[in-house]
Amino acid sequence: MAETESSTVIPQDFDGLKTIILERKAHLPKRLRQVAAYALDNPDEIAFGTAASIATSAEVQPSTLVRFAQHFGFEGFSSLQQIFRARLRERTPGYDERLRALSGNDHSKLESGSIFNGFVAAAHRSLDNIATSVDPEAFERAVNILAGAETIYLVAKRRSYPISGYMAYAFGKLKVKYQMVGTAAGVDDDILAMAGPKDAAFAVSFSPYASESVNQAKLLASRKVPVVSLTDSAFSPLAESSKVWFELVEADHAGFRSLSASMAFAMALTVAVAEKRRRNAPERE
Amino acid sequence: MAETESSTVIPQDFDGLKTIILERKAHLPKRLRQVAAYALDNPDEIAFGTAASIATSAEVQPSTLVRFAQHFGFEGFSSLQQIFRARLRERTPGYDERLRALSGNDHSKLESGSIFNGFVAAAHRSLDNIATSVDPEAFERAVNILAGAETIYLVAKRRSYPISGYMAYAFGKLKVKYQMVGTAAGVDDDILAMAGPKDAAFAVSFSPYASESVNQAKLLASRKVPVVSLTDSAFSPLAESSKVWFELVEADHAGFRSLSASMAFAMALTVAVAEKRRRNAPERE
DNA sequence: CGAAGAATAGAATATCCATTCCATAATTCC
DNA sequence: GGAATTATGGAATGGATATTCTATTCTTCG
Repeated sequence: MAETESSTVIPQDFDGLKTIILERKAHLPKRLRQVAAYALDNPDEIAFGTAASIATSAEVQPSTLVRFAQHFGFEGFSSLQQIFRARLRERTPGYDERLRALSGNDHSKLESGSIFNGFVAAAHRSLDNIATSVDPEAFERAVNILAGAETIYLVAKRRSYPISGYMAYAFGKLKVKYQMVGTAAGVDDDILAMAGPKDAAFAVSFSPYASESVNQAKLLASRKVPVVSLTDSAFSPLAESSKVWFELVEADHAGFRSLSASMAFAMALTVAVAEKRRRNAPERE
Repeated sequence: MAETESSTVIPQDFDGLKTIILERKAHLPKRLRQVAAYALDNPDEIAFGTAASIATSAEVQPSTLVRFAQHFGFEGFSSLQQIFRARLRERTPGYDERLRALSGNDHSKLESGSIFNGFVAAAHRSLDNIATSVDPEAFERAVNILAGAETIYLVAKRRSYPISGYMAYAFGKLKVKYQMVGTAAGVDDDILAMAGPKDAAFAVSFSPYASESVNQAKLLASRKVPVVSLTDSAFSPLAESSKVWFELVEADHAGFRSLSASMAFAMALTVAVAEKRRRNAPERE
């Protein structure tokens, strides 16, 4: 019986697969090497072709394709093919192309066009930033804190409000218990009074910081509620009340800061929390 | 005998197909229109799925897909599918760098990392789309309509709510008179009753369309209030009530659609409207 | 209102597909 | 050099696929 899985894991994306193929290529049997070469040279063919058509074109037997896939830990050829298809789905164009698309469109010719282009470009810049400015381990810690919470309190005002607004919508869909803070004036303190160490909070505030949000975060921290926060400066008053905090500087156009990076961050956090809960929770049925 | 080929030619590429579908959209039978909408909104699904899986997801019978394909002159579903696959094949190369940049960061090593990367990538993709999918002249027209309005009514529910939420914040800062619709239940109709031809409305709704938003847009249109709308399909029920409408398909990760493009669009629209007003208004001091 | 026609749903079918299996060939290792 | 192991080719198979066909429902138009 051949050990297909042995020590290594099954690659989940194209890059991972490519790496492993290149690693093992040297000591691969003849026909399998042939397939390896063909696959890396003609990824599109693998994505769309059938086992029979690919086999013909790569001058091997269909069964060789199956064996190839199994050699790398996949169940069969079909599951290997998924990787190649996902690659096409998620393919992103390069940066210069992106810029060309922007300046090449007709927008620049019209009055409002430069405003439009400006905001799209700002959003792109923000997103480019986010990958380097968010520490993966901090993200992981934040996910753990929120996933372990009974109720998640969402603190945000003004410009940050749409972000927690989205999270509220998504948490609702995902059946995660949450509570918005800052909707109607006055009742906030009553809501916060119910928060305890078993819960957690997520606060968003960018400069100029809404003093209400800062105070509410402080209050929560003093009541031993772990706070995760998203802000735009290391000196943010939110930081001191937070167990984990993220600094996220949005690019701006004409003085209006983008929200794209914060939104992407919020979505990722929301889904990651729900995903973690799903995994931790025992099956119910 | 059905004349499938009749006068028109069979589309050879995706753009041609899209054009023809949009042309005939109006006088297409119910189920076929349903397929048309699904196909243009989820081209990747058509490219990769099987007739059965697509049929399920579009909520039609597999045979409907075949009829749809034949209706546009193709031999069967499979040959139609080729068009959708070619679209992916011919997408400009240069894919490598961006993907490597993302998967090369430390995020990919951690559990939640791929979620994070996924959302950033989806946001990027969305923004890439926006440049080509928004018609500059339509944008200009939309700006004119909204800039000329006395009060701007913002209609949005659920997932779209954060977008109008941001616009409300920004309009407030920019001293543009606006009115949110859809906050508390019940009072909406009273608010809408005040809208007249001198005003304008901006409605946002993505599928599955909130019927409330659709009805409110209809109501506004019937009261001669010009409506500008943002939606994700050429078949959106919002389109018919709108003077100007924009189709904006957001990329998604793990089924959660990005909001980046819509946000960038909303910001651009908001600022462009304010800018136009500033120019038109006579100096006050 | 009622008939003629088109559109649809759903089962039936013939085709094609990935996979498995096994006999044979090629390597490897002693 | 010969036995043990691994790789390969090619046919067999069972499952899934796109497509066709027909009874039924929905439209259209007189």
